[in-house]
Parts: sequence; structure tokens; C-alpha cells
Amino acid sequence: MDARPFTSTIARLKTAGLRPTRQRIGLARLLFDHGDRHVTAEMLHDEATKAGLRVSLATVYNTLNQFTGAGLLREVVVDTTRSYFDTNVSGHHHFFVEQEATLHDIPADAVAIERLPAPPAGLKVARVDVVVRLTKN
Amino acid sequence: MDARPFTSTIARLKTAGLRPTRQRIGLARLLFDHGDRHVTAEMLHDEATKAGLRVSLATVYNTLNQFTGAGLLREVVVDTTRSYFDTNVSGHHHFFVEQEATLHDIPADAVAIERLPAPPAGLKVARVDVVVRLTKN
DNA sequence: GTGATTGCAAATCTTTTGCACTAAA
DNA sequence: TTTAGTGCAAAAGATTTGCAATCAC
Repeated sequence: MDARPFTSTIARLKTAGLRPTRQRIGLARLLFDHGDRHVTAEMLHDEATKAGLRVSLATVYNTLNQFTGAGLLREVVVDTTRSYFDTNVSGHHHFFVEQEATLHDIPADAVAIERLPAPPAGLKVARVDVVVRLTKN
Repeated sequence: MDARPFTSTIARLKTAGLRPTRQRIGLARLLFDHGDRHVTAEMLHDEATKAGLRVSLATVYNTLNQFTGAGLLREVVVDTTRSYFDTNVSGHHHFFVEQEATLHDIPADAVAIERLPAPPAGLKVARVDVVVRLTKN
């Protein structure tokens, strides 16, 4: 684990057109060096603080939005009260555990969507999101 | 259209355990007497005001939540910035047009979801939501 | 009457923004 | 240097809540 060398994070940011600042590098490492993750701004900010990275919550918000704009993250809409960001940007779906407010990936090939109706004229499908809401029983 | 008689709205509220006040009756008629609808609190409040129903925005929020709790409405999560409520409470899916922030129903039988993975132990599927995000092209 | 409901204003929560300061190139 | 990025505090939106007044039963 933590196989991605420091310089690779910098390269990734540069490629995305983002200046590799201390804060962005630190956040990128937290996000991308530990497998697929789902974070909220608050969660990432707490984690950064605990890891000794000094970064303001505003910068965390800005950074998450910039990373999303650059295609490094994907926003997952499952909860009206909070935004989740997913480090897995390839097509896939989610389990959402309501009581815990936690997200878990469902691989794209684990779900097949058949007979999706064609979109109305003038509109094209940008993305199909499947959210399987789970509750404890 | 507008086939549902006034008393039926009252009966529906009573059945749901909600006292049929002027505000709830008025909002229920706006919601349920005109086919399947998708509304936000702000939209419903504007509509009520235009229809001459005097009701505060806070009461619209409270009423939407109460109706949802009573199973008269379903909340649709498609947008982090706003809550949408759907008068169609049977299983079905949605098109979401990003530029317009509008929702359109997809009948349940128009989509088939195959090979959905089993939920982790101790959890059960409460609901499967499919959101087809559309963009103008 | 009595308890539920409403309206208002204030509070809360998440997210964004303006601007002076700091850091990357 | 020059320009982009950061932090802070304030602002902005959506939604909820406390409480006195009002309404349904």
C-alpha cells in the first residue's frame, strides 16, 4: 500500500492543470494513495488535520471541486444534506447505508441495466447512477 | 382533470393521521389533484401563493416532510442543493435534466435491473434508485 | 377548552465567496 | 516578480426549530 511515489502525485496535479501546492499534494495523497474512497469535505478536513496537514475547510471544499472538475474525483449524490466525493471515477454504482451514511462501490459489471428508455429528443445521457439504499434489519 | 373531490383530500389526510388544516388541504390539492408531480419546497410555496393559499415557507417544509413520513410523497435525491418530492410513490425511476434541474418519471417496467449483487449481511435493500442524468446536446 | 398546527424570526448546517496574505513558478 | 492559491471571516442558501398565537375537534 501507499505505492504511489510523492512525485507521481505532483505529476498528476500538473497534468490536471493544478499547481501542486502543499495543501493539494497532501489532500491528493490522502485521497488517492489508499484505494477507492468516499469522502465528504468535513471528513477529509478532519483526516487532514489528524495527519498533521494544515489546511482550511474552505480550501478542502475548493480542492474537492477542482479535483472533480479535473476528472480526478466524481461527485456522488445520495444524501441531500452532504456532498460525497468518490475517488473511483470509472462507471460504477453504489450501496448507501442510510443509518451510517456510508457508501460502498458496486462494480459496473455487477449490475446490468436493460431496456433503458431513450432520452427525449435534444437530450443525451450523461450518466446513469444506480443507488441501492440499504437499511439494517 | 381535478377529479378528486374536496372530501377525498380530507379523508386522505385523516387516514394518514394528519389533521386536515386549511394549509394541508390546500397543499395536498395542489400536489395530488394534478397527476404526477415533482416539486421543491420553494416551488410549492410559490405555487400556493399564486393560487391564493396563504401558507408560510416553514409550513410547506414541515408539510412536505409530514407527507413523506406518511407515505403520501417520496423524496428523490438528485441534486445536492435542493430536495425534490415526488407524488408518485410507487417504484419507478427518473430522468434528471441537469441544465433545467427538472425531473421526469421513468416507469418501473421501462427499466430492468439485472444481476444486482446481494447486500452485505445484516442489511436489506430498502429501495433501488436509478437516475439517468441528461444534458442538452 | 385542549392539544395540534401555524407563522415568524432566529438558528443551524453546508457550501461559497471576497479579500488580504502567502507561496509557486 | 507575477500570478495562482490559501485562510479567514462573512455571506449565501436550504432547511429546521422555538415559541406565542391560532385553529381543529
